[in-house]
Amino acid sequence: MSETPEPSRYEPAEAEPRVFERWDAAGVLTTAAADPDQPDAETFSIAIPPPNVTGALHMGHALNGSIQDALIRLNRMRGKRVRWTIGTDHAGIATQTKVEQALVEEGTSREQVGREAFLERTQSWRQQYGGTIIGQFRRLGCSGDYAHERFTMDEGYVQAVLKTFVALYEQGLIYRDTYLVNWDPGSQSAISDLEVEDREETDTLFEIAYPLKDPVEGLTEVVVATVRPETMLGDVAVAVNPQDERFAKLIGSTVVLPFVGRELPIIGDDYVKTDFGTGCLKITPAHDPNDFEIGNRHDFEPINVIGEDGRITGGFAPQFEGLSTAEARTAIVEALRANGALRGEEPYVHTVPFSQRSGERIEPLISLQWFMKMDQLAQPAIDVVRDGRVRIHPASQQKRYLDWLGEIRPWVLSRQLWWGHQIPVWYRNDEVYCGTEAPEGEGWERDPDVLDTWFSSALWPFATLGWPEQTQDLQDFYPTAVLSTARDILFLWVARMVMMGLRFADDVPFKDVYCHSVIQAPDGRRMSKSLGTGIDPLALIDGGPRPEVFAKKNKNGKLQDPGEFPAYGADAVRFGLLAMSSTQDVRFSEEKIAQGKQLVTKLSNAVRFAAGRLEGLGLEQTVAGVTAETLPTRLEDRWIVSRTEQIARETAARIDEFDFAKAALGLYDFVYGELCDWYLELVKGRDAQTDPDLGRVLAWALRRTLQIAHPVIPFVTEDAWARIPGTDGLLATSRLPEPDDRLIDPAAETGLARVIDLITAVRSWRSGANVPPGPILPSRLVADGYDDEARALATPLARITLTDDAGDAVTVPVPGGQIEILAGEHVDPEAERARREKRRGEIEQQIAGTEKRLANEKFVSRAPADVIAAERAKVEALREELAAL
RNA sequence: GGGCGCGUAGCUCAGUUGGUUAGAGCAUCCGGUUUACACCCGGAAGGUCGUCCGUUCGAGUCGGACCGCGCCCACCA
Repeated sequence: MSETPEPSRYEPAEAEPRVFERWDAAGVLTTAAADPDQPDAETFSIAIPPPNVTGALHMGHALNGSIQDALIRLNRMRGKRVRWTIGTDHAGIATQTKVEQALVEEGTSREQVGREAFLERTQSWRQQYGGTIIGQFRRLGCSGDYAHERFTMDEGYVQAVLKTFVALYEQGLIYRDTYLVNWDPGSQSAISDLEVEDREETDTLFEIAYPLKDPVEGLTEVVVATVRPETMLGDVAVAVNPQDERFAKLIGSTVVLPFVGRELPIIGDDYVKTDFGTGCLKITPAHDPNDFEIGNRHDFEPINVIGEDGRITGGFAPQFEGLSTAEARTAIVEALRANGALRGEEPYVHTVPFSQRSGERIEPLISLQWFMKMDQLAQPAIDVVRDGRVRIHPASQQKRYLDWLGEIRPWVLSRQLWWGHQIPVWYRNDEVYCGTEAPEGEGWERDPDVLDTWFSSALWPFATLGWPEQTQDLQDFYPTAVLSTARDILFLWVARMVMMGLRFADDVPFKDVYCHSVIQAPDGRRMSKSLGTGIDPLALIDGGPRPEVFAKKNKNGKLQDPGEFPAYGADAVRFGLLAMSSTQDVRFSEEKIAQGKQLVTKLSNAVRFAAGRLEGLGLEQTVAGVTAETLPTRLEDRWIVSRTEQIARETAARIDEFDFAKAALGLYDFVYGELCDWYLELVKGRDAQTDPDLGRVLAWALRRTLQIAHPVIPFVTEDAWARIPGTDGLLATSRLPEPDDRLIDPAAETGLARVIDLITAVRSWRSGANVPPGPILPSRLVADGYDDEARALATPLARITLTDDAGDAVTVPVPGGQIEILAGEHVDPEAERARREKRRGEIEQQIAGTEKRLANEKFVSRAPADVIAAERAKVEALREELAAL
């Protein structure tokens, strides 16, 4: 019998999944088919930075998802065909490490299960986490194209990788070479420069004597300084600076390497600092990047003494053979000490390379690897940014990009891993074959290594659209519009996409790169699981434990028990993340999320209010809307039309310019500060049943507001959209009207601003004079610029009634004059004397200050005329107010 | 060592091309309301804009130095 009552409060936990279902059922989450009638319709596409399939999403993904979805939704409502490619990255080392850990916990290992079984295991891991990640994007409300989900190792993608590798090989840009690489003993693989991070370490700087073969001018030895004595077995020379008076004379002489007996020439090289260490540098090309360079300059063959297992090798000193580098260091130092060759040791703080992946100390060593030559690829990537075909925001990141590309070095492509794209090269004795398929014939063996993950990521914008096939998708959606990303992968990923896009897809991969904030924990540290500073976005959306660093403070500034996050809902989380974002790093602020929740509730309530007013009205009222031809006549109606039109433009422009914080906060200000606090309050006295404009203006203003808020808070707006009587269809696919200048009404804006000022002045006076807000006070309005309509609008909210009655009164200044509130039960002019005197003092001070400025000849002669005029007008106004007091 | 950025109310942040009374949200304080909303409404208080020097009629805004903090890049053993 009874209808289900509308829930008294909007509940995101209930509404959001329901709304998402509607989008899904209506096909919003799949790229719309091309309209045959509009074959040239504009398109707008984004390729999501594919998250690693190593775990769940974090705050950065949630922020980036909110950003991209805002852009996608805005452009969808503009009538463009949008494509937001969703997908995940296989993330070579990262994923392999996780799976290996899991195997170890099960008491087995990668080696024990073998390559094939390991890959199967990793595939199922990927299925599981990939699914989780996609589910999280859906929960956040991301309107991506889930039907075309991609993975960097799916079938089509493999073809793209093979094709690009083979092409680059044939063009001579990919080559195999023996070179010094960053060896990560943890993952047992070479890694690129970008995967290395420097950490400060305290080591010991040892000084070691190398005897001269033949004494020179009484010298019998040189003393070298090193923090890595274990590498000395691979020394090929000792270098001194040719300008160094102490040692220049030794250049050309020979020293004998302890333990090994190798004769090492003393060479001169400018690289050696005369004021550091001992001034003598041992040269170990196989295990130090500097020494490698110096060795090359002087034509020395590197001598490998540390193997890929991190143990001493080479057989130069049997007593150390097979020791780990750490053991070897101890043993060598002890042996040197014993035979008196250790001349000094002191603590030494310096930066040391570590693997970002395994956390182990990098072992530089000579290794046979695949490399990619970068300079030819880099130049076009530099050019397109220089000439603006790719715009990087903010501009400071553009400088980083250009600087890095300007000094680019070869890229180590091969990884000694199993999880990834296996290198498409086969060997048979001295023969090498590179191709997309195995060569004909017997005896070929495929290179066991895989490619750096970022090689496949670099193809993402076009490989996800079907390349190397010339698909319709590729034609329609490449280049993509925007790449939104954290700036820490600007080199690792962004620059490489530009290079590969230009090389293989004949165009830039995206027109704009937006580098968003990194969200830090409230204490300024990185958000990270291991530090306990991370938050699962779902814990904010659906409620969950609040980590300790996010505990709120009580009045005394002490931390409270962290407790749980309330279920803020996806809209609130999106709003909050966008509101706190900027072009630089920001601290996470739960208050901003809470602010989003308030906006969501407020909007929902406003729509309930409007729906109540619109109940029972015909379509000519509820859907007629407002156009330039049908502008309403009343002041507050013209005002809200003008303001709504304005905020709609501003918000869209801010999203277009990637100023998401201003877009979000601007919406909040509008909804609270204009729509609800003023417009809805101003129209409460009107009856939509008899008032010809109210219904259509109210419905129009709310629909426009919901539309423009939709990119930021899609769920509540979609839900509310359906609750406005007369609504048809989904908000998500509704069409944004073109901006129309004729809806902007400056006269209405200033006229209503006066009304607001008047009401605010009276309220403020009341509060200060301890007059209760309720009673209606008879008052005289002695001011210019208030017509009958303005007066009628102001009086109910100011809770005054206008009269011409004479009598004692309290004077309150308002724009254009004053309002005189008659003495009465609540109003005692005598009690106002002190307030009046205080105000008089303030005004006099201001007049004095301004007049002093105007008396300053330099000011009057040099300041622009309008500034001076404004000053004069100010004095005038202040004098008027003073006279009225 | 080089580069970039930050320091504004108790907290998190806005502050256009310099224009004279520096804003918002949250928190605080005061006062209300129960047919849109207590996840509410109205009002108030709160800042020597990190420090110093300079440019200017005028500096939160421009320049310099310094202090504090963060990030990125870098091959001093």
